[in-house]
Amino acid sequence: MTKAEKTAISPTREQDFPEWYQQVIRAAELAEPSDVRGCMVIRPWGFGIWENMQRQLDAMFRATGHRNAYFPLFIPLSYFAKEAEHVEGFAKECAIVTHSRLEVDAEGKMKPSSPLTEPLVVRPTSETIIGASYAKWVQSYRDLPILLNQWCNVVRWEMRPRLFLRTTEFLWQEGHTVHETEAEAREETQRMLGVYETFARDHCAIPAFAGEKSESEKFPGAVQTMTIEAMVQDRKAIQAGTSHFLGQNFARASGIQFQNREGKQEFGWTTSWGMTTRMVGTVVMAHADDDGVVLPPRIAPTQIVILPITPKEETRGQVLEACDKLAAQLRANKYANLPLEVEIDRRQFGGGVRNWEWIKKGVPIRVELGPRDLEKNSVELSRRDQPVKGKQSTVTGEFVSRAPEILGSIQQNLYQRALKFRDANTRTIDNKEEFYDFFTPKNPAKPEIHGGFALAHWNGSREIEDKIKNDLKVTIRCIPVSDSEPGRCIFTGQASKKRVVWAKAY
RNA sequence: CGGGCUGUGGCUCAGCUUGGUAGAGCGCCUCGUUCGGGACGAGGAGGCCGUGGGUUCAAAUCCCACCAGCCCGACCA
Repeated sequence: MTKAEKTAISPTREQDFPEWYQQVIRAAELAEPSDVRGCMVIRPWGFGIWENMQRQLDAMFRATGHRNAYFPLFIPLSYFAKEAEHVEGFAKECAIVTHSRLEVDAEGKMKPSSPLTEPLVVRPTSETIIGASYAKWVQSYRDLPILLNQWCNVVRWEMRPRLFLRTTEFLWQEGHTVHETEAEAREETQRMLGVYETFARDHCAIPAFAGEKSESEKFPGAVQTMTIEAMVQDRKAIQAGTSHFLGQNFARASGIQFQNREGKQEFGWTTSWGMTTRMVGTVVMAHADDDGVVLPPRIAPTQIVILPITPKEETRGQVLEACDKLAAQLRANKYANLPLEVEIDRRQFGGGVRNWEWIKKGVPIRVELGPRDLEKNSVELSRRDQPVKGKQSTVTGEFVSRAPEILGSIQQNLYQRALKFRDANTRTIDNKEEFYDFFTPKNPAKPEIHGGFALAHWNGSREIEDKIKNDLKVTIRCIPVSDSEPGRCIFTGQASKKRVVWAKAY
């Protein structure tokens, strides 16, 4: 660049949010579109974030009694077809394997051959194939509960892919459990919802509304779907994790039956719950600014980057040595019970190019260490949650001992900022006109960032949901778990048990 | 999957109307001066113009088909 730009990312969030999002992902080298339609390449920095999420969530699953296992990628069509509502929900987005060989034809082109007797569906989710195993494993109430999770990829043939938010293939975890009683299964559903809410809040610094999906938004085949809904910076909602109470629907379809304490045959009560790589996109949209990604320290692949400043050849050795020493001291420290993730960037670039790369990547703390600092025994410290030009001279020893505390403060600050943003854009609405006004952009041709979450009463009917979706593209994101007083539906005047969360959504 | 727009070095795009053998800026490489907030100079590499067919002496440019991407709908974690 010949001229310094005002912001590292253009357009800005205000100018064009969807385009800004794409540019941030690219500038930070999180991921890029691949040659395969709808599929993305997750680059090391993006995958590092996912690996941290994975490791931390996995520990939470273990702590709640779950173990990991792995089930096949391919699901026989007949398995998949066992649960009618389930099939209907996924039918339109399945990839199906129909052949087992490639042959070269007369023109030299590759063609599939050897048709399979039974086509295989590439898993869009694994209820049915896991159910088949569970049916074999469960005979007595003594075999229950089964509490398993798998980390894997799934395929849903989506029509409009967006990096991380909606891709044809994505990575996730899916937990699948079987219980002896309805109460236990319902309890499990709530427990895992709680895990997701905690994870989003404490690890990703994202406040979320936890609640129940309406009938029209729930998982195909579920009795009840619970969700956590986060707000991102264009004030839209995004589903960041789900937990389903499946009743006996899938147990009946898969034949998961056991002899209960009374000696009678009974179907198991199952749950399933998942969180996906979409969370990486959610973190970007929730925290990133016009200079790039801003990462919560707990999920940052690198928490502190050390930038050696080596203007003169004669001091370079000394500076690098000091950087190594600093890195070693920092790594001996812990934040959130894990050693600090520290990296030294030794590349010799002119100007601030190197610095800006790390700003765009969102590393929480940048530390410059040069000859002048060496003399003063200090470092220049920059926090990504503060304006990018800010720099603070700190005595090295003090920085080393305070680093975990600073990371904690950044983590907290990001959460508080996100919470404040969400609360500022969440409105309690008690009449239809205000509701319509809230969700109508001033410039329909190129809608500005508008709306947010509306907490409003609703009569519980599908008709109203459909009408609002049709009129405003607004849907019920969830029926919150938290209490609220009864009232009157703002669209019909009919009785309403509690306020529900309305928003435009990803 | 329906409607609209777009495919030209890594990125953003000009050239296409009026066919004549490919350009700019940024990025990249080399050398030098620089380096504590997106540096400067000089030199250099890199494109069968999305794919396939057609028209023509000649196609990035005209015609047809297909593929991909973006936006708007429907669908979704």
